[in-house]
Amino acid sequence: MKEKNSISGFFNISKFSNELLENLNSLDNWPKKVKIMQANWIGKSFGCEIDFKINGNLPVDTIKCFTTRPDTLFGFSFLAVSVDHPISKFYENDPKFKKFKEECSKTGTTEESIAQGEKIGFKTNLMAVNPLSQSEEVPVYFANFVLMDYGFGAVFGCPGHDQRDLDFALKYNLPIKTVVKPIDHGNNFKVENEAFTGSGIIINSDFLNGLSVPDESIVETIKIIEEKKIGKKTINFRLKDWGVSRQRYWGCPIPMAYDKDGNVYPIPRDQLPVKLPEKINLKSQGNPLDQEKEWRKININGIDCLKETDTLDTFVDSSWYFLRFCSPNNEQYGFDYDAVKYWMPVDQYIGGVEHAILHLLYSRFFMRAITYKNNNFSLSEPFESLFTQGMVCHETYKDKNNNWLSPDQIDTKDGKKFYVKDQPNNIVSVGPPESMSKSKKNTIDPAKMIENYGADAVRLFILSDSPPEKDVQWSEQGMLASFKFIQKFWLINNRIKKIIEKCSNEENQEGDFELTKFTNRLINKININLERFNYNVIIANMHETYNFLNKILDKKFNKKVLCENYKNILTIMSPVIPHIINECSDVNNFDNLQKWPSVNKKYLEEETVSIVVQIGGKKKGIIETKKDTEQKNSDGSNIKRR
RNA sequence: GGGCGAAUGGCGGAACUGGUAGACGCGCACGACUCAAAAUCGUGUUUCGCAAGAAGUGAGAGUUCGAUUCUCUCUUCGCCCA
Repeated sequence: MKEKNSISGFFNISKFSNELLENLNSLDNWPKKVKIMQANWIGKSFGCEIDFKINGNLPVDTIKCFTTRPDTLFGFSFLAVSVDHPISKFYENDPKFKKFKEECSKTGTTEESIAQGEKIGFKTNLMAVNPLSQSEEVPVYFANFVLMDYGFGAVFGCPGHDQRDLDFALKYNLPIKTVVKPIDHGNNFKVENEAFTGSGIIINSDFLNGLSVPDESIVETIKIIEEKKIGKKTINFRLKDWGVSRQRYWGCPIPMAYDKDGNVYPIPRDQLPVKLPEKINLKSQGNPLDQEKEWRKININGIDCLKETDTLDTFVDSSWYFLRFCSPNNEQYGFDYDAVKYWMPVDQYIGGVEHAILHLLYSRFFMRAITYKNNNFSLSEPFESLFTQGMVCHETYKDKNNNWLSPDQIDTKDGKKFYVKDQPNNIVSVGPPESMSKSKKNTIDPAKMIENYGADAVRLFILSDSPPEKDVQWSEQGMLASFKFIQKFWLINNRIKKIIEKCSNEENQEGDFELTKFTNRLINKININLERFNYNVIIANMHETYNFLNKILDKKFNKKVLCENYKNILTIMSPVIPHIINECSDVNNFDNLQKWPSVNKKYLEEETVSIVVQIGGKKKGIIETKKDTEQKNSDGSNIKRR
């Protein structure tokens, strides 16, 4: 595939680079991981730009480079520029350069491919002068690892202290000068096959010698460079402007038009919105909108124009949909300021980690862009808290001919070996769990599951096995276990119903204290786990509850105590399995379960304490004693070996 | 190549700021019920050992009275890189 040049639209996100970076600090309830990914993406780097004097037979006086390591300037042994650098125009007609440029385009432009791909160069007849020593001249190369859209599309090469530069120097036999040594090495330290990028001391660098790297050296060198007027301190960002044009039909239209001379006009407010044609030939080559000759025509203030056929990146819409959600019925505007003021920011945003960078960064940018242009709108961060959840995964199956099989196409006798249904000789190979996809046929239809097991059981299972930020593996056995839990709970509810009917009103029955204590502790645990998103632990708490009830129900209870506690138990389980809980509540004639129960802290305290006896850090026994036992009474006589 | 993270039984996973590792579920084993099976219920289930006991949270070191938790080195795996 070749890159095509076309006029395209950009959003000026880089204007907010620093703000988007700095404000990450204020997002206390975002996962650290996501904040680091965004910070890396924005990629702020501190350094300087330097003008290198150029000698040679071309009308080029200087080439400007950006560097974060000016302190290694004495290790300078070549200058590398992008094939798209302005000086490339002098080589346009050189067939060898053309061939080289083609070669470069094969490498790709992702950081990964640049880092891992082979470094190749094209030597020019230009020489660059080392601005600090003034005496040295080094060759200028075009190189595939320099990109035009980072810095100025030119870097100075210091093989001793940058691995990429070293790979390049070794390939083209360029000198390797060591200008930084580790602190615990002598001045004869020499870089050979591995660039030294750690901290240390500057050597072999004339007036820079002895500076400590990186704390002093970079700042000091920049100072000198500024004094000598050969460059200046610069902050560079990796974040580029956001190219929003797409040659597709299904994006949001770009409200621009062109006259016959190619002048651009924004489509006036009273002719908005631009609506896409509803019937369209999707089989046409390229952008289907290009074929819609009639649709394209528009007259702007008496001038015949053609509408833009590129559409916006779909991330544009997803960057502000939550504003629309605040006033979904407003027919005049996209969103209503007062409604936004009331509802925003989003208290808790939940999404896959795959949106960690683009969607979330673009949304943050949108809020700033709107705020920047509107005095009555001020919202910098759209999402107060962020949680990134995992995906539902399933094993994959292939028959002996390597065809993907869906889970209901296979069968087993022993639960270990699988074969194609009704073909016992066609053995199935089982692949690792992967996120569900139609092409691999490892999908489970949720509608079918809900039909089989009920919505409560399906929800219970999805929450039960893994913490929500991790992928959960779909398993039929796990699904069945959740289903059985619902059944068991219904049975125990009916048992409790009968007990309640027969309960006495006498106070202080034998089970009262234990039940009340358990319930209060349960509420406390579930409160904590809800806050921490430990939903799988909440399911475990629910199983514990069942096991507890199953054991304690032989005891006698005061009617009021049993009803109150059981109602509280039902209430805190209702978010996970609302339908069955509602039934349970109804048959017991409990009124609504909407009020979340509070915890009586009195029941959280232990009446006995366990003192672990350790010898050399190893547990040897436990002393259990009443909480307020005096030291002298605790003579170890009640020690319990484990 | 770079950045980030993870590693706990047969499996998924618990363990708040360093203080009884393995909660809960799955699986497995045994038992009850049954002519039998399924379902259900009960008991057990980190490893070695009959037991007493010992070892044990990827490997190796360190800090500590005490480390799954903190520090360093290493191994393996996962995610992300317009």
